[in-house]
Amino acid sequence: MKSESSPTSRAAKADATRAAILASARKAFAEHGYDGAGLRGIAEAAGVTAMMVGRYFGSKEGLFGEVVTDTMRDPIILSQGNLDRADLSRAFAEGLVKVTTQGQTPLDGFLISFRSAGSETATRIARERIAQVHQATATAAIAGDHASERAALFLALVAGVQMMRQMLELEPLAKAEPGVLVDLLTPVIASLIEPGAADRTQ
Amino acid sequence: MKSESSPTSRAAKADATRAAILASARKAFAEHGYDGAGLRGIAEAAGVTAMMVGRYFGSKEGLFGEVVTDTMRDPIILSQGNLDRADLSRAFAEGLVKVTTQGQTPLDGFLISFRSAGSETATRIARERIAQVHQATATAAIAGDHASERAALFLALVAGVQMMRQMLELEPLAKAEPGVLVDLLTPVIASLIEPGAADRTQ
DNA sequence: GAATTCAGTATACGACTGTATATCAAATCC
DNA sequence: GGATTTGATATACAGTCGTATACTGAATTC
Repeated sequence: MKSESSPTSRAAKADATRAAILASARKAFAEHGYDGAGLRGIAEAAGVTAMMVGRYFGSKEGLFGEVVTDTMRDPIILSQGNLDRADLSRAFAEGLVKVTTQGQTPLDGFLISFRSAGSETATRIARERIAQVHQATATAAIAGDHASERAALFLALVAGVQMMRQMLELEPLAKAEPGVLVDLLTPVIASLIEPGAADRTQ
Repeated sequence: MKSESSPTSRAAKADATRAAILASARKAFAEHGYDGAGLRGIAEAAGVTAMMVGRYFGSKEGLFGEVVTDTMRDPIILSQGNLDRADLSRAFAEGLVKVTTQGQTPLDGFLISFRSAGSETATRIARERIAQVHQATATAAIAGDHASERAALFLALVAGVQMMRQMLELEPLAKAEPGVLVDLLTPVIASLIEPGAADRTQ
């Protein structure tokens, strides 16, 4: 019945290995996409053999699903901005600029999904997860008419900025002054998430 | 010196084959991305052997570069909206909604690039082309302070909408009423491309 | 009409992919 | 302490990839 005896119990070692594979896979998928990342490379970076992926995650597809689920559990855009702030639009703008700042490997679920867009399997998995994020966004931050469409457009903006800044590294966006970007993004976001702002356009 | 003798001259046949490969590749890259599309499949769809790609384009990389260059020569978002219209923002919104309407395989260079984001080669090629589109956008449609950043954000919005509507097919965007989307997008675009609209936000 | 050019094919090579099978060895259990 | 579980490895398989080499046959040239 005792579950530990040696300094590193077998179960603990298994958990550590599983976590190492997950972390390695997250990085690999973010950098090379679903098709571009190989199981041998992922396993090697985790210090094990490729077959351990099969053991712990069933298949590459299963591994990817778990990675994406993991990275989207706490949508980065919603967690960074403080939802309680009065100037919600600016909070979102600051959060978006912050998480897309260069220098760190972008491990966000959105970007991992985008880099994997070549794979049909990966796209299907990403589709489900993003639909969940959309639901959360729509109910958490947006009221008024066409809330669903506006939440989706907000996510589209977030996705586009992430992609241009971190993936394609379009220079004026990647190297822009953060403050300038926040100032430019705030009214854009406001016209999407603030009820009434977009109603009188005709 | 005579250059034609048979009904289908050799040179004409070569041009036709080259064009067929290019069209087939464009479709394949748009559907499966750079890594996902195989030369054998591309060639077969063009009615020739895989080796013809090497003959006409040097390599898969060369083929992809030519496809992307071809699709971005006339940026779809700039060509659809009438740049002379007084309500430029609405024109852009209508153009964006129109080109991202479902039912047709999205052959736009942006989407081809996004689907190929897993490949480093493809990303590098796409980066150059998008930088050119950015230049064209900034000079053609945007004036005022931070024109370059605003043009980039505009492209980010376009990219995000394309991705969400056509690639991930996020339901509320993919199935939204076109008129509703145009109404929602118009003020968003306006706050990016109309000088002065985004200046007084602090 | 013979010689030559060249569009297009056939085949093969080496590398890499995801994963199934068989095996080893250390931690756990009784 | 012997039996058993199980984390991990080694090897192999069938497939696909991009592309290099050798070749065929029809259009072109002289």
